[in-house]
Amino acid sequence: MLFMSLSHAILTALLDEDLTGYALAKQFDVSLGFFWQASHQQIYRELKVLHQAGRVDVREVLQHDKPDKRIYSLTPQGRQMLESWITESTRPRGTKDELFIKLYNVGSVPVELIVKAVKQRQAEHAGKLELYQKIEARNYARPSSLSDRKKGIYLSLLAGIRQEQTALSWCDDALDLLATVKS
Amino acid sequence: MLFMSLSHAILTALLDEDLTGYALAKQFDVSLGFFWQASHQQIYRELKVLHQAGRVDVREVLQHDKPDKRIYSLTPQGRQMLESWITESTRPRGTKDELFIKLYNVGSVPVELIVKAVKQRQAEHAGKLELYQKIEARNYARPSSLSDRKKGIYLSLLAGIRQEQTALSWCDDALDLLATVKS
DNA sequence: TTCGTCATGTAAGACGTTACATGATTAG
DNA sequence: CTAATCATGTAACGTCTTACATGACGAA
Repeated sequence: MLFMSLSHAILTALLDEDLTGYALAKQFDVSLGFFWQASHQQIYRELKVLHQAGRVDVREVLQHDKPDKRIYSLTPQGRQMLESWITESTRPRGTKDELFIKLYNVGSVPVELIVKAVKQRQAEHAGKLELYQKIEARNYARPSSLSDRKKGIYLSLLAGIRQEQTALSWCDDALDLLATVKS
Repeated sequence: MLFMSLSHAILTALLDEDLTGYALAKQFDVSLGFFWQASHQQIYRELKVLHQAGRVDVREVLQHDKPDKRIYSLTPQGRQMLESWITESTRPRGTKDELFIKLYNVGSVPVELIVKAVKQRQAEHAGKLELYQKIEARNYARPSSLSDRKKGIYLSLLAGIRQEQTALSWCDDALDLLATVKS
């Protein structure tokens, strides 16, 4: 039984509050999920395994109006597992980005197609940047006066913001250079 | 049978020259592989499928001193497939980065562990940046006078360089802020 | 009445990683 | 003698994605 990043992401999300699989999936769509996405199927499966391994506890809550819930919480072993995972070195996981494959096709396919792909990407980056900056303004206006816990989360957000800004300015330059391509 | 990014990365690599599976795997370790890694096993499997689907041709070359080769080349259908893939919109594939999960643990585990992880990352980014800049200096000194084909490749490299620079400066800021964390 | 939210799951298939396996040649 | 390079693959396992499935409530 091998625990990979997803397990640790789940345990991390449980540091703050006890959550159902469903609520975890929601969390992954926003906060933590900006940097590690997971579908509800993955999460349910992983929770089952983590439970069998004693890394999380469950308490079942029966509801009459809605489906019953299974609320998960960290066990001491779960905490321990997180800490030792953090100690392990993170091996670099390479970038995988289709856009760059497309760029390698400049000169072999009509440039407009590639320009279109870059523009699409530009719009995505702009959207994400806007979202991140909204969150920053709302919750992280004064970084130095944040709680320790929030400082870590803020740093992730900051990385996201910088990445999007860099990507956006790259898009501008890319479109400029692609404009000089004939085909 | 579904063709995903890897197939298209392979076809793209075959635009320039006909290659063996082995040579493709080597290519993926450098150039294109900065943005899309693949192991030789994946490549061999994918080549088999692409061949069955008529997207690549093979010619077998018997060698006496070394093992025999199977040299793959693009077919017109392969080219067609590439072009229509480029036309399709690229759906955003989310970032997945363990480091950010680790950052979410600030406040719950000793900071030193996280500082260590950031420093490790810093070193990796520095290494990649150096490599990319070496390649830039050697092959892409004057971007505007490049061939169309090379302009696309250069833009990928440029994106890599900018990403690494951004990441490096983020590491500096992260280490500064983490220094203000008590636990 | 149709769509979205809450809440859980199964199953199939695609994709990725690690290990194993072969076998000759060349460089240290 | 050992390791690396050339060159191909299989097998086992792990992870991720997509589709399917159920069922009640509330809002438009």
